[in-house]
Amino acid sequence: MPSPSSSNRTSAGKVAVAQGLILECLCGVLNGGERLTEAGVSERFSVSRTPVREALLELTGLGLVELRRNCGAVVQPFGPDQIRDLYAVRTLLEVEATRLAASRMEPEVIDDLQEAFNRLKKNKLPDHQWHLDQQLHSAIAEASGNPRLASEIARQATLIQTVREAVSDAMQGIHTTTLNDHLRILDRLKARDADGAAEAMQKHLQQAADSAAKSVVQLRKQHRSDARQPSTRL
Amino acid sequence: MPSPSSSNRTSAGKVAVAQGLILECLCGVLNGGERLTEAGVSERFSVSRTPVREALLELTGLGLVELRRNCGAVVQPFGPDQIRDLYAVRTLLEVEATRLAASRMEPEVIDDLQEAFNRLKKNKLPDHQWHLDQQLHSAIAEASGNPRLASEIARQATLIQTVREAVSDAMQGIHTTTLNDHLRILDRLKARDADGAAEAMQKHLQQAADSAAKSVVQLRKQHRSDARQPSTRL
DNA sequence: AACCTGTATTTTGTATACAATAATCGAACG
DNA sequence: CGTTCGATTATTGTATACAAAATACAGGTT
Repeated sequence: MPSPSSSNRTSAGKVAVAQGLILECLCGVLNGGERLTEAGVSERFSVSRTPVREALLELTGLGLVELRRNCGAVVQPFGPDQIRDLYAVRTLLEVEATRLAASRMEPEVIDDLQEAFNRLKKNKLPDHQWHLDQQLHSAIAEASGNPRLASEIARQATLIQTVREAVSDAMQGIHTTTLNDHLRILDRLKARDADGAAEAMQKHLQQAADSAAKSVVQLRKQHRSDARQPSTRL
Repeated sequence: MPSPSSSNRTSAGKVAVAQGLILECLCGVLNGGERLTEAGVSERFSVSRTPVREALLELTGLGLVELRRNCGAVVQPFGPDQIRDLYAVRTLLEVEATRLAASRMEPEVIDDLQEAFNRLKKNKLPDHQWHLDQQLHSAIAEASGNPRLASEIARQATLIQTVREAVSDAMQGIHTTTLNDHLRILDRLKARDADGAAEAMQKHLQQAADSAAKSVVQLRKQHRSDARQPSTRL
């Protein structure tokens, strides 16, 4: 059964460079407008230029750097404001997907998710929570009936997930609130209430955006204090 | 004056491979589900594997292929239906951008565009038409105040532009209609009428989607007939 | 003194060689 | 005869070497 779908090995190479650079953008190590040379990145991460190039291409796709032919790559700013912008786009896409999914989503899928969330409500496992969150959003995107819309949502989610992993420590407080959000979305979907589901999704993502933006602020503060005390080691 | 912004040299290398593959996807030479090996593409385009890899990464970012670690790249279907899906996403993004731009766009920018379109109305130059079209959409995206939204719109536009270049012959009929669309959008923007501008943009893109989808159908038909008569040469 | 031009250096783009990983096929065993 | 384990093969991932392009600088000319 060849379905490895999401095999996020953080071993080394292209993906490590990409995640590292994303992290540096988030922490403020790389400020907007700065220019990256392939050789420089290559040396800092102790890999050859080939994976660096591919990582840079990936970051270009994610909108974190802009590379010009034969000129190099300039990093785009990526702080709390940009997180909000990112969530604004994500909200736009996911709200529409939710609206479309309301009339197309299979009842069984809804039931399965509801059951999973209810089961989670009893024995709280914050790790599975995040996984289920992704499953829900992914299922809604698929049920939109527009594969490209789903694909674009997945793209945004990829970036957001990387961000989330980076600030996982700081994002503990929001879990309980999002659980209720998810249940409400599922409830409205089950009722085939497109507007209600869309509104629920909208509010859910608005909260998520706030939380993520604050987390990034905290992450940057934390990183700056780490920089002053090199004893903590990076 | 170092501002080459859009230098679409079709010389050779990465960009040529990418455009070639996009064209093959459009024409139906590469059907969805098919698998591409780097070596195969490399040989067909007479380049090494390095630019092929980068082209494949770019196509991944555009959602035309999906590549799995150590497995190869499977091409996603890209026919008229997918064009419609693509335009649905684009519409979503641009309508929102238009709504946001209605209250933020600089009056001077609007006036300049209006003047340009009116000047175009007299002496019709279908080539400049397309350029102005892009300028308008780009200006609206910028005026949205959300750089990431603008960036995502630009991403969609990139793909659409490539498509448009491929089917440039078949897309002659729509120019006159879009001109009026653009003038109406600008009119509503000047009046700070967010809903009106958004609606105008929506209708405009709906027509564009229809036109593009039909063009792709025509392109595929044309390509099939070319294949039957190899005398025409590819 | 300002500007243009030619050269030198830096940086990206491409090609090739090698290593690692996954798919495939075959043989041995239950 | 079916299944599972292992070797082979093909394909991707990485490293290095080379070529092309662009920028920066210096020198000369107007």
